[in-house]
Amino acid sequence: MIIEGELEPGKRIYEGPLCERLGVSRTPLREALRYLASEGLVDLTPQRGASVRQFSAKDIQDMLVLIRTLEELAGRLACEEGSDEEISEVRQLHNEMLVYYREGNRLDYYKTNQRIHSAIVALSHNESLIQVHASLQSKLKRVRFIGHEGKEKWAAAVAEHEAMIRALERRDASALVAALSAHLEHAWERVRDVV
Amino acid sequence: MIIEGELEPGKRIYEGPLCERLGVSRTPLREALRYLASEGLVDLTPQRGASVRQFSAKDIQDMLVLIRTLEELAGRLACEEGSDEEISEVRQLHNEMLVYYREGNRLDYYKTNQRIHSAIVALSHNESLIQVHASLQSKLKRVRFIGHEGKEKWAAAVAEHEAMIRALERRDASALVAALSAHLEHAWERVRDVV
DNA sequence: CAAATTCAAAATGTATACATTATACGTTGG
DNA sequence: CCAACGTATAATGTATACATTTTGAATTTG
Repeated sequence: MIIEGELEPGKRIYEGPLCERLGVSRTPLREALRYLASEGLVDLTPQRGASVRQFSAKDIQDMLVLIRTLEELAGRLACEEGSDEEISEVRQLHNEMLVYYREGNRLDYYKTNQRIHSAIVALSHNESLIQVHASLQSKLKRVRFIGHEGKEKWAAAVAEHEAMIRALERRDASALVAALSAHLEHAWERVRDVV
Repeated sequence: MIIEGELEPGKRIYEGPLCERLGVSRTPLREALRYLASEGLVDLTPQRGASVRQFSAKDIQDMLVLIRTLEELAGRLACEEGSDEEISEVRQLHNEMLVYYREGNRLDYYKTNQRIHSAIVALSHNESLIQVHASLQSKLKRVRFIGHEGKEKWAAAVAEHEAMIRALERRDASALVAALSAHLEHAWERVRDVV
């Protein structure tokens, strides 16, 4: 609900109404809120309860800087650790994404895009890295989903992805890192205006 | 209690006894457990409750690889973003640590050591980076605390720290990154045997 | 004798009740 | 008329009670 914008950033999360909405009692809801607080999606203030975490432009930029570094590391590891089979699965996701691109299906394109990045990170076989990346990605989901790209930027993003996949298939770590790095550099330009 | 080893890795965490021990009811304890689960310190299995997360040697190594990359990023940012005052505070912590080293006070040495690394990361002024680093560091606390170094390795670690601080004071990013990187490379050698 | 089964004890998952604290509105005093 | 206060309402924080599931051991069965 936070990611999809149903709960607005900065707004308080009242337990009572949300319990009714979800059909559960306060106990499991509160446990979930504590979990989300640790994930960084909600703020907890003593005696005032939970509110939807609000990210400033600097927060977003900082997260993108961090996720870029994480994906660079993941890219290097992926070239070493990823199996041929795993790499071909990434290629398959990429082909799937191209279909959505040609159809102009932005939602499924976006979802597949995220899955590709997660899949590349998964190739690192570094569980901590995978977890931290997933946590960051979920926080960025909302803003990146809102950030709508123009036609030419979209085409550029697809080209960057193509370069990524090819570098991965050649297991060319420096090319992959460069492609990932450029891609996430541009990600900031794409969301800069909406935050 | 997890970090200090009072709760053994892999062992289940029974709510009842722990509630008595802490003097609280199950509700707030369970909320805390959900929080710790998100932090990665405990595992939650449906219908079986919580258990202390157990890290394999590969888990530890992967975390050290990740924390090394994070500190490298932090080091670069620290040289750009850190104020002179903040840097001098790090120097002060370093001097404090040297006293503990000369006294042979391992516990306080170790604590100050951690504070220095956190302080350098804080100089990045990147809140996400600070949080992720802190979370990882807390998971590694237990193993790194157990990892007891020999006299010569200890001396080497102190020398590495000295290099770090000097590079930071010169705002020499590449020197700082190299020093941090070497330091964390050796960290694995120091804990390798105990995991 | 081993394996499967049954049943009681105890654990987790959820709901509800109560205490405490914050909040908002109406009232009173300057 | 505005500000400050007090009270009522509603929120959060915690404890407890109840339902369901797991667990372990004794018993039964092949």
